[in-house]
Amino acid sequence: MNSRRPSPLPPPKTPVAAASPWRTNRERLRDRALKREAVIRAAAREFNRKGYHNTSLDDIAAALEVTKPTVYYYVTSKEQLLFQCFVAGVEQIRAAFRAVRELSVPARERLNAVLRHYGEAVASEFGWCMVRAEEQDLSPAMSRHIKSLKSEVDQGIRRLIREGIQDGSIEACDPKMTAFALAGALNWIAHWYREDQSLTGAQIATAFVTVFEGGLRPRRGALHIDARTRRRRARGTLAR
Amino acid sequence: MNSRRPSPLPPPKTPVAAASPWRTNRERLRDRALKREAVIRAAAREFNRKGYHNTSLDDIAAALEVTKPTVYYYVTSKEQLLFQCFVAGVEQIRAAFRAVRELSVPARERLNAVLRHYGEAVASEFGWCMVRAEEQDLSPAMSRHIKSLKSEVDQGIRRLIREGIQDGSIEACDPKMTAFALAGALNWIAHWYREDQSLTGAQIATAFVTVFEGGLRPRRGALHIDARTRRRRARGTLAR
DNA sequence: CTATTTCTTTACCCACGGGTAGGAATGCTA
DNA sequence: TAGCATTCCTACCCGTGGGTAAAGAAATAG
Repeated sequence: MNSRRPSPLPPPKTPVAAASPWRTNRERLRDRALKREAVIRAAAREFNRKGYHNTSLDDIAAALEVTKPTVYYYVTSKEQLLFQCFVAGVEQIRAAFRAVRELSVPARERLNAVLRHYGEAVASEFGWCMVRAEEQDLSPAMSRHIKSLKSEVDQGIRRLIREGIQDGSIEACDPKMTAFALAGALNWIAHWYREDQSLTGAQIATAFVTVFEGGLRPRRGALHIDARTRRRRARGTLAR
Repeated sequence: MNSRRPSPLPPPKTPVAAASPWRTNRERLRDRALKREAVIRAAAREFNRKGYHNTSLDDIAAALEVTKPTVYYYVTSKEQLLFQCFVAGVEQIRAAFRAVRELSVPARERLNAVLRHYGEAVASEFGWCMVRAEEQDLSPAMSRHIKSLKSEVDQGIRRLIREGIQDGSIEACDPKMTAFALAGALNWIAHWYREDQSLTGAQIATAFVTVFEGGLRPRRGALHIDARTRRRRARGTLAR
């Protein structure tokens, strides 16, 4: 079905998804920028559900109860659509960096704040697009642009780690690898969050930061069990 | 160019990529299974470079210096190709679980061993396919199969974490979220490893395990700096 | 009330790529 | 040497989907 439809428009059966300013709120939301934004959001949602390559522009148009050329009226190409979604997502993270720059707390706390926002951004509607926008799907120019934004975020995290090591709030470590580990864990949220929304983005982010901070190795003061039990359990004879 | 080529086969200009058993080693590698395997590997490499959707079967065939129908002689569909790559990758991880089951060491050490193998698998030639094989690109049947394999790995990690908490080798934590964080960090390696191969898979895995174990918060006995410096640095007045 | 701009549609183009039909080599068997 | 099986190729099919031309509807201007 290539942007075709039975001539008489199907009556808007359900009261429309509220994100579609066309047939509803016709008077107020006439503004062009708003419509464009709605297109981007609809694209994000569809990419989210079916992936970039499995989403056709007809799908996006259908989600907005519009036809394909209308989408093209607000956007020049599919790749631009993906790009805009990416930017919308990454902008949230950049904002987190800006906000944190003002705080006069140890770098680890600033890092934690950034990571929390990072996690929430990945769990947001643009998370998938932000995380999965691949250079391979984009023109060289946009690919470069995305790469530089990604790199900016990466460098920001590394910087906070270095500062944390300097001011003593972060254990000495390799900033590059550590940044990769942190960002990777958070990015991956986008992969499972759709399937498992039992927690909010903020809750996940908090849980992750807790893991990052403490690590797996038990800290002193943790509960102790007697040596015999521990040895037995370590053998793997633990009941299932 | 749809599997077409100038009639006289272009002379094999370069001495062939060694992974293509067709024109070289004609006698020995005549075995069918080997050829099929070569097809899978070639597919993995191409998916790696350009992504699943941006790789055509003509591309894969070309990489093997063969034509498309030949590929179809060894494989029934593109999605099966992806599926096989996935299985090849995940099998390495399952093997790690099996190997570790015999060890009588604390669960944290067993977990670390698994994570190290996990990381190496992700950095291997099948890593990308394993990590990025999405249900959306596959038939329902294969999608289910992949999901169950993924879930098996996930549950395996959670189990080791629970056991570690039990035997005291792992700090108390939420096994589910912790498993997500660990697996996410490792999975993400597939995204940047192609671009940055400055470390081997084993080195990366080791570095990551170090981060996971210790966490960011400085442990007692770490180096201390005097309180004044720390406060000053924490202000963000640190020279860049 | 006409003219012009803005927005949306119908109807179409066509490259790409997954997949196949059928035949030609090649080799193996008798 | 005929006959059968395996392997690979040439040539093709056709659905999908990104993208466009051009005309119609709706709003705005003059």
